Amino acid sequence: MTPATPAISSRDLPHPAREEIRLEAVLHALADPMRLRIVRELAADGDELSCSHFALPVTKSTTTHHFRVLREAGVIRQVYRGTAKMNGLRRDDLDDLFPGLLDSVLVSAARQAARLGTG
Amino acid sequence: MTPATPAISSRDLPHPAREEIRLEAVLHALADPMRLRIVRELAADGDELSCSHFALPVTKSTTTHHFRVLREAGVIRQVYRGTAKMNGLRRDDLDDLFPGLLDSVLVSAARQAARLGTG
DNA sequence: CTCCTCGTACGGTAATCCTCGTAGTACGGG
DNA sequence: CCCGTACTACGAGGATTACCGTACGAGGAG
Repeated sequence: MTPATPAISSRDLPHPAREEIRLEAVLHALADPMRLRIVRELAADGDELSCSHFALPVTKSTTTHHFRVLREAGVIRQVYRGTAKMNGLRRDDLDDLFPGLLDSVLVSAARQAARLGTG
Repeated sequence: MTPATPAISSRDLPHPAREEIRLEAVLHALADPMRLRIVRELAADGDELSCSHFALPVTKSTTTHHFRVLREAGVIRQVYRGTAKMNGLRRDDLDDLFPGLLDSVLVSAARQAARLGTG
C-alpha cells in the first residue's frame, strides 16, 4: 500500500517556543531577499512545501542555511516526512505575537514586486 | 532677533527617493535593536528630534552609523538645522509604499517590550 | 542489499555589520 | 577670532553572515 503521507520521522528539529520568538529576529530573517522569497511562496502556495520545491538560484547548502535561519527565528515550522522536509509558516504564532506584521510584509513584498516587475 | 528655528544648512544629506526605497532595506534597518529603538522614539515623541536627544548605550560614532543606515534605507529623513541634525520618520512615504508595515512593526515592538518588561 | 534522492554537517572564503577611538568639520556665541 | 557643541569621516577590530564544495546520513524504490 502507498500511504499518502509517509510517517513523520523521529528526527526532530529545534524550534523556538512562541514566547521565545523575537521581533528583531523575525525582521532580520525577512530582510534577506532569498528568505523573503521563500516566505512569499509559502504564503501563496499554502504550507506543506518541501525544501526541494523551491528553485532558488543558490546551492542546496545555502538553501538549508536559509531555512534554518527562518526556523530559528520562528517564522517557519519544519518537519521531516520521509526524506522530505516539509515547511510551513507559523502564521498562528506570528499573528498572535505580532498582529498584522506578516500580512503587511507580504502585501508590501507583493506591491514592490509588482512595482519592479519582478515576479 | 532670535529665530525659533535656525536656518536649514546648505549641507545636504543623500536620501533615497520614494521609488528607490526597498522593503528588504527597510526590514534590515528595523531589525537592529538600537535602530528599532530610535524609530520607536521617533514615532512616539513626534518627528523633529536631534541625534543628541537619544541617549543610546553606544558611542556617538555608532549612533551616527545607525542614523545613516536608517536614512539610506528610507526610514527617516535628516536635515541640518544649525549644528543640530533633526530626524523625522518618513511616514508618508513608507505608508504609501508599504501600507500598514510601519504601524504593525511599532505595535509589535510595543507588545514585545510590554511582554518582556523592557521599556 | 543497492541505488538514488533529499537534506545535513563541516570547513572555508569573502562580504557585511556593529562597535569603537581619534581626528576633523560646520555652526553659533562671546 | 576663539571656543564649545554637534556631528562626521576614517580606520580598524571582532562578530556574524552568505555562499560554496564536498562528504555524509536517513529513508524510499527497485
